[in-house]
Amino acid sequence: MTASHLDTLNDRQRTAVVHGIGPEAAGGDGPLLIIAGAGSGKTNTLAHRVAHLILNGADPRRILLMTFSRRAATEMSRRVERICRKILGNDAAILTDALTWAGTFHGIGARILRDYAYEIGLDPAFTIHDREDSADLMNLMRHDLGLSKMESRFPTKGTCLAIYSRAVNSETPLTEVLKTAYPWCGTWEKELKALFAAYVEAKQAQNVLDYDDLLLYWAQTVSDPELAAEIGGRFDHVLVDEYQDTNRLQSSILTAMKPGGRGLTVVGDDAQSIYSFRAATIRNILDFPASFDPPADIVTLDRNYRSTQPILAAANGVIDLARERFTKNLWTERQSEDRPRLVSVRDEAEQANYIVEQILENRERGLTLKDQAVLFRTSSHSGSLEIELTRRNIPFVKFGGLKFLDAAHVKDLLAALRFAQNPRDKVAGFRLMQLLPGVGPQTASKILDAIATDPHPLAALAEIPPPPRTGDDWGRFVDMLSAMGKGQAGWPGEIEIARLWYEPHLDRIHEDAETRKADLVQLGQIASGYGSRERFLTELTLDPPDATSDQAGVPLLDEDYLILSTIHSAKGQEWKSVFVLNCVDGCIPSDLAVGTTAEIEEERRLLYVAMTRAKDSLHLTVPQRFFTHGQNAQGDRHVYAARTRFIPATLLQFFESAAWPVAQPSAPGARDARQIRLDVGARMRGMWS
DNA sequence: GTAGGCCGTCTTTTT
DNA sequence: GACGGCCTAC
Repeated sequence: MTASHLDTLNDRQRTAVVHGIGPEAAGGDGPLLIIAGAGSGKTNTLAHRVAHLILNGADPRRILLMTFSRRAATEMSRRVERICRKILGNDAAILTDALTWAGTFHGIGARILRDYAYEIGLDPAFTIHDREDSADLMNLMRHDLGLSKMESRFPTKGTCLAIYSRAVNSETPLTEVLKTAYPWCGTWEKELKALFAAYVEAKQAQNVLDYDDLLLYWAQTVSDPELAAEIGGRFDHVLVDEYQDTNRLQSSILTAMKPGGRGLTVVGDDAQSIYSFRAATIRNILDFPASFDPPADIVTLDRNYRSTQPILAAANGVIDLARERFTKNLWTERQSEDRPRLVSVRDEAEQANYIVEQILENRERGLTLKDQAVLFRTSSHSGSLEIELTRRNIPFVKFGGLKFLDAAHVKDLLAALRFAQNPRDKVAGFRLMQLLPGVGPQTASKILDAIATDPHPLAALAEIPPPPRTGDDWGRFVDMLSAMGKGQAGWPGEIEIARLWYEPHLDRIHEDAETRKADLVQLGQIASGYGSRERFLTELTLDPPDATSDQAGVPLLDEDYLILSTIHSAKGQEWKSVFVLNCVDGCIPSDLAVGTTAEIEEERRLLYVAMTRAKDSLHLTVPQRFFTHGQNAQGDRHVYAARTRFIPATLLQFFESAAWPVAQPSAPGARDARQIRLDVGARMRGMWS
């Protein structure tokens, strides 16, 4: 007898779902690798497997489910509950609510480290630095060591952090990293080593962890056999999604926790590996089966349920040209007459017009805006489109690129919270103090050094004589911190204290203080959704809100809006109609990523990922020319672009080629303001600006 | 030591 | 088109 929740699955999917579970179990409960092509029902299969585990008596509190993003984890939990509900009815919620260990590697790492902090000599009150904070700390160390004043230029803070991060995540010695990934920094090896040593020491002295530390400390913890047995023993089943985008460090954690591979399931698709810049390596997925004895079982899902046959044919065509392939082509039974369209447009402005028209046309035909998405390689590529959408009153939400949290005023306010939480956090303190008039880098640095060694840094701060020229501002600053330190206001009352303190400074520093204030009110609302300051800061760092603040508030659930997303952020998603912007050389592949064959191959997979997001309709647009940056708004310097090298002439058969706008006789009176070719007035004004 | 202005550099994707 | 570094005036 087959359980009814398995009815909707195909044979392969069912094999993957029941592997090692319950009475039908075949092959024991050894490790399992599921190779799941785009649109092959991967999420569904994984969700069914988790549900099947629970329905067969597995304890949901002892299931560890790791996904690539928080969003994916939430989605997975929801699906598991839906499946269980079909069998158990409303009782299912009790079980699935207990599925608490679902999250990203980093999020799970943070939790485990807080749990085991005392065992590994870590203060559990640690705060977490995001990328920017880490770079800032790296910069402080860079200055301390005098590396910013070298005769020839030393790598920037961002590059230093990237090198450090790659060495950590790929478990590769610095020499090797420099040779393979950063050859132009090779001469600085000695200095970089010293810098990284100082960086690590600073983090420890300040009780902060960066993203990499969440994995690194975890890996170090489970490298101790006793702790590994204890932590690994907390979970009967460990399931990992998007395994092609994990790095060496992450695979080390897995194998340390589950050395024999019992209860371990990983899912992935090497054709969709697009995170090698984060040290992800497809070797993880390729070497997975053989790293266990007996080796892991492999189930391959190659039937695509998402896209029509013509879309899949074109996507297969693109990926067929890849240097190395490990998985087979996908197949589908979804027939259609419509080939994907390859549309030539004059420039980015026309591209925006084309897409908006198509989207509105689609909507007339019954598609909602949410059924449609516009994808692009780089966040900035959607600029013209965003302007056009705003002009035509089409609501949209953008994923990827600049985050709400990157805005200076948001970071200022968060720095206040972080400093109150952890007064040894120098990056937060440094930023915060310099908001006071009369306080610059030197003063801030001295004060932070003075209080750092005190067991009660905030109390020590109150005792320090106010720096000259700070006036009343110093007293208000100290009062704000001590009010938060006492914790009487509770949460989210504390963020109000910080906000009231900050607003006068905001008025003084920024011209557009009013719009920024609105952002801070929104931040307050987000904050009220968390139980405590510590949770808020941790969660916010690990799962920053996606959308930027220029859209008016968070869209209502029933409101319709268009999705704009970087291809990276579109991973795992699907839409009925998909538009891919800027399918030209220089954009895809990005001209910053054509250094090595491996980089180009990854860009090819990126296009493949973008194309396979589409269910029914796919449009690739190819602007003929681009206006170059680095000139004033009136400039007309431009370059001509060529169609992306990933769609050579041999692949054109898979597409319907078109040009837009279709040439038509000019109708008198049909012009509108948008068709102004040359804004003479603006040029005249530009002469004097 | 801080604040403001000027110039050169780098410009991606994310937990 | 922003940001870091450098210079100069307070």
